[in-house]
Amino acid sequence: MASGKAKITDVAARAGVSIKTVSRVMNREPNVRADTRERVLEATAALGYEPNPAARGLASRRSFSLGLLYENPHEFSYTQRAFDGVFASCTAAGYTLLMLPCGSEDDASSAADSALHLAIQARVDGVILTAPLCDDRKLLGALRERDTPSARIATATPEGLSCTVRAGDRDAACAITEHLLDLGHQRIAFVKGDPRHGASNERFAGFRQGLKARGVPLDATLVAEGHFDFDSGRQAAFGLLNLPHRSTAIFASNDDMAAGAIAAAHTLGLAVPTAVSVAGFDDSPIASRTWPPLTTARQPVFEMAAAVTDDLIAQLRGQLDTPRHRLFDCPLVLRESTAPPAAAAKKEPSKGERAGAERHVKS
Amino acid sequence: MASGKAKITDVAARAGVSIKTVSRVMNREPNVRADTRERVLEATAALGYEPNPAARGLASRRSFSLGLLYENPHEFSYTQRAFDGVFASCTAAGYTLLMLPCGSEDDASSAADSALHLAIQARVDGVILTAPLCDDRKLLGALRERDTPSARIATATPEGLSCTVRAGDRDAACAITEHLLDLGHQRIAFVKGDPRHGASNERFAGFRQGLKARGVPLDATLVAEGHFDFDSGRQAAFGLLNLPHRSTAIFASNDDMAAGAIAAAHTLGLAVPTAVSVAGFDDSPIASRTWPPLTTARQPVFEMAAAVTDDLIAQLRGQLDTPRHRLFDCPLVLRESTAPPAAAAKKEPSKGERAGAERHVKS
DNA sequence: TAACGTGTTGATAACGCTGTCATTCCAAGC
DNA sequence: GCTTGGAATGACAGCGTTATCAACACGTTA
Repeated sequence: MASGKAKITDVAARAGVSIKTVSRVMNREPNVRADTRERVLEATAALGYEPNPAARGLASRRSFSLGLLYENPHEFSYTQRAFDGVFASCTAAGYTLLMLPCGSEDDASSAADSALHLAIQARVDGVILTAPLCDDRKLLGALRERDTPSARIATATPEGLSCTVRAGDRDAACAITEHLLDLGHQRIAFVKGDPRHGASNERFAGFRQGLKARGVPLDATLVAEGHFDFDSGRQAAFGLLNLPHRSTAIFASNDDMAAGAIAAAHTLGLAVPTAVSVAGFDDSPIASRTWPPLTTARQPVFEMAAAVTDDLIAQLRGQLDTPRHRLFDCPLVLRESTAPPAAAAKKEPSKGERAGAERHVKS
Repeated sequence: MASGKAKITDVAARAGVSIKTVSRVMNREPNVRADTRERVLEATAALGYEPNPAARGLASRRSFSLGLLYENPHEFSYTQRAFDGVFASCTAAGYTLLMLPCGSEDDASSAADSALHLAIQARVDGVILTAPLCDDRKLLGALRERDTPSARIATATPEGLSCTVRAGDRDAACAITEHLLDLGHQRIAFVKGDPRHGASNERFAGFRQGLKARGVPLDATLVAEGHFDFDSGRQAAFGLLNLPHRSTAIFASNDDMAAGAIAAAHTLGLAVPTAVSVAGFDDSPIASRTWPPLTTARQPVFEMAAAVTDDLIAQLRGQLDTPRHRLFDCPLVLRESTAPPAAAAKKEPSKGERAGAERHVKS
């Protein structure tokens, strides 16, 4: 219970062993007799011993810490959720986590540079990259050159020597599209995401796939550009909703943009979902905070981040021969922002009825 | 441009000086001739030298890193904003930042314990505490016992030997209250925040102060308990809006709860701000994403966090004799969620709408 | 009995830097 | 010229751990 001033020699003296044996116990190495281990553990507890990470790092040439690289997130809270997952795995494995934000969208090229510099300076054992950094060829090349192991979250290229994890964006986007079609929507607008993110292409591909499966032609005038942020979603929706022959539904490829679309609809006096249905993607916190709450697809960011971090640590420990590439499903979450188009369903449900009839797929 | 394998001896050899001189240059110590410094810098650049933080830490008995302690945030994104500010200051000063999340609300006592353990284990030079940890007497005592310098964000007790920063919660809450009164609202409901946060009391005090300044009596039935999260705000608002003689405005003491109040109003078929005005506090990202966007008070979290981190680093460097206690103003941000009360025609929601609402309230 | 292997333990040299203190340099003052 | 003192520099001993390899204990086999 003493304060953390004890060092390994103190523990060794108290336990009547050499410092090397203490080191063995602290590092869970094999070949230590059970009673010896016991005595050492008793001594560490009694002295409140905590190994000095700097000394460990210097002697072992490892830092026992990982870096989480990310750009200033467009999407509200995505990074926070990813962080939670990464942190959980790090803690469980005895690693510390360094946050390494990189320059924002202003200067994409230097983002990778600054990230790299931070990672090198901190001498992390490995880095975890989020989109869109995870597909930056220059950054990946530099990391490989320095033999810095990496893991990639939400990559467009699930291959190579780093472990990766991604969501089934295409299938889920297809499912959302089919949901809207099933409700009776014939004209569905789509708001694309930041083209630097691999997920953007996938989600758009899923949208097209959904239309195709139902034999509905893609109307290019109903496809708008966005950047995964609220404001671009709002702007895109304004454009779409002001179209002479506008769509009865908008599928924005993430929740933040969908929230922007809802705001745009409100501004134009169009009720959601009565006049226009809106669907998002991710099931981020904002999805349940808009009015009405968003129909979306749940991307299990925490689980994805935790899983890929586990993989990276396993790789660092040499417990993984070949890199692992994981794929997570994104289940549909039906909320109140989608409904049959007004024309098709002559009778509009009242707000009270809708609220009572809330369907929650979400766990 | 060589990869980061060079060590100080290589640099010293190339520059034709001793390793000590290289060390002096790297640490910006005085008493190095300009041309010597120049030669050393040339050598470090040529070799791509990066000092090894583990060796530095071991030799100097410092870690050059700070820990940011926080609980899983009730309020959406507050931590992210605080992190951005802390990180900016750390980077500028050459410190790295360790994130130290602590157990969530489930287990408040162990949160402090786990945080402390992480901080000790990582041997950080200092820690930054966010609310409500920053007022945990046990945690503060333990930190003092271990001589771990700390800085506190949004504390209720701006005193002691650690640097602190807080917002002018009371004044800003008073200003919001006066704004609502000025609009003509006579009956204003208030949703309190998590009582463990010092800001909760302050904001409530500001509310009372505003009423008192205008000679409006406080109606205790219009004060509801909340916990700074969306759902508690929604629940509280349902209760308040179902009151027989309900208020024409709701002042929720943060934005996330205000967003919940807006959702509740929508569910009950009450238009915001026509039927009921809603105000929040913080100007967090969600404040501009609700419909209508929220009238609120802007808490400059980034600036606060950066400032207190600067102070902590100054303290660590011995550049600060006495701890600094800063206070930041929270300017009023007027958006569309507040308006004069609908004079005479106060439309009651229909029975059907209420029925739907009640089902919704459950959960 | 001696030689051998296996499991366990310890002595000691790194690891790459900073702190301490001694030494050298050089301009200013006599 | 000689002294003086502060600025500039270097030699060297740690910092607290891990890695390497030697040593030892003990049961097994030749």
